[in-house]
Amino acid sequence: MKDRMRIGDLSERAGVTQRTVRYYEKMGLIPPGEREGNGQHYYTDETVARLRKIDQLKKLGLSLEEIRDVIDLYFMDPSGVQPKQKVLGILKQHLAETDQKIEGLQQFRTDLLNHIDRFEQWLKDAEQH
Amino acid sequence: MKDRMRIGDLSERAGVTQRTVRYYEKMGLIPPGEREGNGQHYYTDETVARLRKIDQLKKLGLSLEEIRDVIDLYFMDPSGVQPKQKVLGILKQHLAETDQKIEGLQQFRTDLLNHIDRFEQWLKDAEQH
DNA sequence: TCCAAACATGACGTTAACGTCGTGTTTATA
DNA sequence: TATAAACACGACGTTAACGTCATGTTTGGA
Repeated sequence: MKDRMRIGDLSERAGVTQRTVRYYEKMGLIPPGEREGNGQHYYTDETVARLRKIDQLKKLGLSLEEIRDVIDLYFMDPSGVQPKQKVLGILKQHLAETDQKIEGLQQFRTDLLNHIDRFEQWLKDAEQH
Repeated sequence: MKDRMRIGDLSERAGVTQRTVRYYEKMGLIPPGEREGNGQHYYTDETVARLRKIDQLKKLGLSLEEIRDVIDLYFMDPSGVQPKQKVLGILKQHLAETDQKIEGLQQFRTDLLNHIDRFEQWLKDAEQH
């Protein structure tokens, strides 16, 4: 529950490298946090959450550019957003895409099971002399 | 139903570029098909099917290297394979990975639904004056 | 206060999956 | 048979998403 950590702490908690943090910062995926004149950057728990969210989205196959376009939706309360309907639209579109991907994977899974069955069947047949 | 096409025909049917065909050929994803001394490569309908399968697998997030390790499984009958147990192992490992991905996606889906709910709730509350 | 550990920044390197170009050969059609 | 279209092959280019130095500054504990 720290609310003022530096990059080492942050990257360790989020499970990414410092290089990645700096890269995302430059790419606009996480907000910058500099302090006065010393040059060091300070981050909060929300940054950890953002990094984890980014990781999730990456695993879904989104590029960093795509993520940058939607990441903010996950970190603002609805009362602060002006074009709420638009945001809702994007979220629903993401839901549809996710369902598509799940369906594709399940189809793939079925294919895999069929192949496994075929192999096991062959092994069993060959086994009984 | 051609069984002897050249690269132009092949790439058009499979919906990939000629460069991609040559790249996959060099990477061992599709079998080479040269003819005598003329230098030109000839392909069959199966190559079209392979290219389409590769595209499917790519959309699931598999790398070309991962695909190369499994693509043959879709295009040979089990009776022709020597190390059947090994192949079975690979298939089962892919099954496990697929299950992992599906689980991740479903978690993400749940998150999405929660966010959507929050937005819709807010809109409904704001609506009644 | 001193000094090792942590941080900042710039620059060059790396991998995957192709794109693009140049040049030379093969095929197919008028 | 001539010649444009298709093909082969090598080589260099490109983008994303970082990794890996190198070098200089800041922090925090003995």
